[in-house]
Amino acid sequence: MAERKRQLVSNELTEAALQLLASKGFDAVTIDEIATAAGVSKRTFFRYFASKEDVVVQFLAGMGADMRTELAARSPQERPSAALRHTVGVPIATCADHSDRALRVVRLILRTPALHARFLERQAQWRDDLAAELAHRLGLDPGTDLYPRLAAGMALTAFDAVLHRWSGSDGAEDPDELIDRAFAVIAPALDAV
Amino acid sequence: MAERKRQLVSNELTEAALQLLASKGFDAVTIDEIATAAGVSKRTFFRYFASKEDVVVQFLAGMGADMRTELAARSPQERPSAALRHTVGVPIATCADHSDRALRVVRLILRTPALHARFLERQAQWRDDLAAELAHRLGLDPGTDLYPRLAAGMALTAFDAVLHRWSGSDGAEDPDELIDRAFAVIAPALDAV
DNA sequence: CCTCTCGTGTCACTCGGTGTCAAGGCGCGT
DNA sequence: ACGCGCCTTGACACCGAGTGACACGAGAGG
Repeated sequence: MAERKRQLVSNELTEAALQLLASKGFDAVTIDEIATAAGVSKRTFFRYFASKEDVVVQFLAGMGADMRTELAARSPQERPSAALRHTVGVPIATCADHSDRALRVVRLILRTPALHARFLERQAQWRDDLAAELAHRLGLDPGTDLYPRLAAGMALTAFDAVLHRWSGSDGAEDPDELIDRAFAVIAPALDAV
Repeated sequence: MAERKRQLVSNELTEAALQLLASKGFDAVTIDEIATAAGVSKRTFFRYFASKEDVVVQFLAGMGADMRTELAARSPQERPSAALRHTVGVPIATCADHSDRALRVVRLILRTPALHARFLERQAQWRDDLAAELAHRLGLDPGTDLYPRLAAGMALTAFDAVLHRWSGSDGAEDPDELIDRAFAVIAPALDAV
């Protein structure tokens, strides 16, 4: 029940932050404003989030783990392109599910340099995780073989391109079809003998 | 001659910064320290560099333009994989030329989250530039075709993988050979009919 | 009823980054 | 040589992000 209250405060904070940041711009909003809007003190804000960027980007944390478990769960017989396509499909599906909210967040991230940088940092971490999982899956040594890192990077490049197009079209284009088109391009490299 | 003095102060600052940051770590060094070590005031530091990260990352600014002009200069008959391989070769060659200094800087960037984030931001900008140039080169509409962005992203993924391996091996491995191996992997996607 | 714990608010502080202004070097025309 | 702008710099004040220390109050358990 203490856990419930914690979740409640956290939601209150993210809600207030998203509303303020989207309307006034990232730099024009102080943490004091966000905290006050959520009914807590600035100090408490930092007990929930490590930084101003974190309140927007935090939800990405789980996605890395989700992707890795998805990749680990897929059949080893599956070709890399197919396995990675479904891996990347996980966060995209999450976006598509809450398209209204996700669209606002994605646009805010892409338009704000500080947030974009954090986002890219996350992606780099995802790439490391995926590369490790791929190396394990294929029995390759990540220290000598370039393939795992390259394959993970290509998959996330596809993810990024799809995200850009999706947010650029205001969610009009179908994310799933966009991933398919992107993976049609990169698959020859992923599945090369 | 005013220009010369400006360059001199700038060098003094970067030199002091690199030395301090590498030895004490990014967060443990204040801008006051760097400025004092270079014999100027904190305020003057910010007249030369926009942020603490900028001192380290600034030299990347020119590389984006260099790559784009290299790509623009290459023959249109050349296949995308070959053109992009040489494009990515430009910054890598710059690294290899000043390998001692470059190695220290790269390691510092990769080990410091704040610097890494800035680095990734730069790379994202490079990708935009390269994608635009590729679209122009191939007569594609970057608004509808995913290829330019994907191809640029793949090339930079290769760049990144090479950089990691190079710095991880303390500069022992030959960067040019690493690029060749990386491009051997991604070329099938780059040159797909 | 006491007490121990945990979450929170308050305060003080450091540091990154910016605006403002006055002082000083330097070229330039007279 | 003198005075005139121009540009660079340093000094100072200021804001906001982020952290550490501490005191307070609520709730759980004896």
